[in-house]
Amino acid sequence: MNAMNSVLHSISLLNMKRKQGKAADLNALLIAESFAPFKDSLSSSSSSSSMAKASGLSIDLDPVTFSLHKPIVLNSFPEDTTKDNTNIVIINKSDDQIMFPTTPCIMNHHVTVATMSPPFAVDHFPVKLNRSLLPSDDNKWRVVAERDFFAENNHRKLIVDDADSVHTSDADIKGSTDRTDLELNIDIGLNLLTTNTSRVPSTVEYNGISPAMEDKKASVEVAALQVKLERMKAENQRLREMLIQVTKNYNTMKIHMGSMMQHHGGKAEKIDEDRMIEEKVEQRKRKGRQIVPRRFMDLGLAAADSDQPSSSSSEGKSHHEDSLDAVNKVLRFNVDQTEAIMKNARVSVGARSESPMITDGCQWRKYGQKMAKGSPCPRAYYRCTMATGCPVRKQVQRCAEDRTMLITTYEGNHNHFLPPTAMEMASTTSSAARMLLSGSMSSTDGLMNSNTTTLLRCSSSMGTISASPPFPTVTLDLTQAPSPSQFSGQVHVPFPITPLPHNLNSPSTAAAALLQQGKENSLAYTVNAATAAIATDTNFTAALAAAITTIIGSSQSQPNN
DNA sequence: CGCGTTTGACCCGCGC
DNA sequence: GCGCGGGTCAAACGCG
Repeated sequence: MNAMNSVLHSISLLNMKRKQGKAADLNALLIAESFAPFKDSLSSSSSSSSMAKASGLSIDLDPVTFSLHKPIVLNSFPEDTTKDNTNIVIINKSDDQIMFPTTPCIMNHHVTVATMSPPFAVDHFPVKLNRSLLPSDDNKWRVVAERDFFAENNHRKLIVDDADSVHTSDADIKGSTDRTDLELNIDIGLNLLTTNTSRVPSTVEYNGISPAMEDKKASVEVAALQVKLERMKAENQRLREMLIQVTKNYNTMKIHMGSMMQHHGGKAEKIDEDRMIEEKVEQRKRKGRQIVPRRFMDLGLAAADSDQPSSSSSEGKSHHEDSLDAVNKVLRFNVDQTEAIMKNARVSVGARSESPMITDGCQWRKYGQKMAKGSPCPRAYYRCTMATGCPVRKQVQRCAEDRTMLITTYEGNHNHFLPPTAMEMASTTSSAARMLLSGSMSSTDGLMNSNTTTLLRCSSSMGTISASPPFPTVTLDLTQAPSPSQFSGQVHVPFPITPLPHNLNSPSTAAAALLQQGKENSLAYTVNAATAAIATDTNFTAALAAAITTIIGSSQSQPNN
């Protein structure tokens, strides 16, 4: 009966939302989809669909596309986008554009939503674009990203959103029920919106409000308040974690800065140090590359693993000074290495395309072509001609195993301003590089204690290319980096999810182009949206988090590593 | 005629 | 030192 009431109220709510324009449509979509489990029991099951259509949406009550087990609970704050960055990501299948409505999405169990701020902001949990769930034979608006808000700890398990009416603090949270209790106490099927302008007859209106109903209403309000408290608690927790991270970064930077001030005073000194580092690198190479990969190594481990015996540097110094020296040495080494790596990092972009070259916004001149060993497909060499002396080159080769896969490998940094379209590509690839590097920095024992075995799924030059990924990826190939280690890595970075350009003849971002080229392949949309967002985000911390996720996933798939 | 592409020669690093 | 393979150069070529 609760479920039935909820449906009826949802219908009335839908009527209300219908008059609120497009923003409300998105909620209406969710409402309408929530009807599906009950449509068999509803005498007017088609009414919900027709109503939705009347509001500008075509809604197919396909039970496959969602897994809503309880009646959805909605709020009525469609215009307020500031409370929560949760937004619905939908695809209009007629033109495959991914949209980022700004309407907050009020979610319940397993409602399909994505939580991405427009256009590419990083949220704090992974979102999986699950286009595979979509029926392929219709042409309707669909919610394509799914997240189970009840599957994670401490993150937005909230349903009711009317935080404006509640002012509380952490102190208020004390004594409130814990999360589990809270979830159990909330009756999702209750009519939380009975105060709204529902004109649909309900059992309440027929029978009048009984004391029992008043109690129920009160308990609902209590539950709502508790939910709000819980939400604020989660937000506090999140902010606390951010603060910790920022503090950590600040301390690291402080040490780094001190190291720079101390050791990078003069240019000549810098050159000498570079030479020393290069010699060190060569020495390690000559040792047969048996040194454990230590790029961005953990400070403690690094100090312990210093090539030079501690006695040689610590004579006459206190233990503290010695430690500082070691730390500074390691940091300096890492910084130089990082610069060298970033200069030498090569980024491979794979895309399915019939055209001989992907459009990435830059101008290229072909200067050579060779048959690569082991591949029937020739490799073409291009040079950036947007500015004289631009060192950026790229290689284009078709994948031997999948001729539709076009692999483009970029190398070098542009010495000129890039058009906005090319800029996005550049930021994507550089973000990818940072992701990998930061991942190696942040990962600890799993990476640091491994031996010469490569730590991630490695790419050896073009070897990765033949892997023929099913969707556009960015592959970092750091094997060219002058590193003492064998470290190399691969990070799959789906491109920024942007509305695709309508004019395909105009220069477009590689991301958009690749997505466009990947249109035929629905898998192109089954990218990890969180990673995609991070790929376009300059926030180092966020990128770091994603890299860790990537590496953890990779490590788990390779237990030996 | 200018510009971009093609293609064989050349250079360089690496392994044996 | 030699061979191999990747990368680059530059003259020849083709197209608009």
